[in-house]
Amino acid sequence: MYNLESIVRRLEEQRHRITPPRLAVARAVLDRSGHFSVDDILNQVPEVGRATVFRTTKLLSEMGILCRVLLEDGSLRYRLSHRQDHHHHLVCVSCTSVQELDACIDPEVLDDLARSTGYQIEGHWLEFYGRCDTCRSSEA
Amino acid sequence: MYNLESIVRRLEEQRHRITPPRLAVARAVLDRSGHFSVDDILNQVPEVGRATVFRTTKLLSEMGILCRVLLEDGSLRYRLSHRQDHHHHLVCVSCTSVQELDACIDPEVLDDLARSTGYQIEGHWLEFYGRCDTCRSSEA
DNA sequence: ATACGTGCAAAAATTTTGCAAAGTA
DNA sequence: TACTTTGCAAAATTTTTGCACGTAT
Repeated sequence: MYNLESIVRRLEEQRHRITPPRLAVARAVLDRSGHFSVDDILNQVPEVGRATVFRTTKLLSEMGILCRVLLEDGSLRYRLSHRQDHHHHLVCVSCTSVQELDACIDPEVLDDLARSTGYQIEGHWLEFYGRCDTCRSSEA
Repeated sequence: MYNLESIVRRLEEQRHRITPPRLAVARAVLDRSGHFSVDDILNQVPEVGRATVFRTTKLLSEMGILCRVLLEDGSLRYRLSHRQDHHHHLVCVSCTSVQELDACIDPEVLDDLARSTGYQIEGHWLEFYGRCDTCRSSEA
């Protein structure tokens, strides 16, 4: 689980400067439990310039602190990531909460796919959509 | 496999008018074997207005003649779809060719996911990326 | 001094909207 | 006549770029 100190540590480790705009963006993303757009952050830190927010979210994303979440309509969001390795998401379509998943495509399925298509498989996108327990209960 | 006549037939069936701009866009998408952006079509049919190309691709997409393809970087493209039901894609990252796949997420995996997360699973995105046989050969 | 990081404003890229004109049932 | 479709231009959205000015090393 990230907190401000651990993000600062990661920035230092990777020789990136600790600056007020970066701290402000870091605080803003830590505030959020689900996914968000750059615009959400822009509104949350109006004291930071537009370009800087874009640059900082991109930086945090490249560092693996943020990851991209694909929504059902095809739009991309960011999310604070608690794991750096390859993983998938289960996104609640009602609130914005996201679960990071261990499950991945079965390697055997990938082999079959390669065999049957002649493609060399190099990657995939996989995201699940649903309704979380809390949202289901509150709608009942 | 679509051709111009079958698209025209579908338009008629659904009470949409057959107009020169729609025919032009239909011809343009039939020309393409892989995925494309609206901008690609815009360039291909400069005689058709910008808004009309957007409206027409959206219409063809809603009719199931085009489907959306998600690229590895998260951008969305269109593609002439040969099947109307739920399916996934295998996209060549080198050329733009796309295979439509029969394979889908194992229902048992969905059940497990629902059980372990408490989510009611309602949908998913799944796209594969790789290098097609032709591109692999030509790069060797 | 040299690198890096920032804000600002402008530019670019992409998609939508309003509307008057033209076409079709 | 009433409804659909179009083109155009303007607007809106979202992201990138250039650059002068600071700030840290």
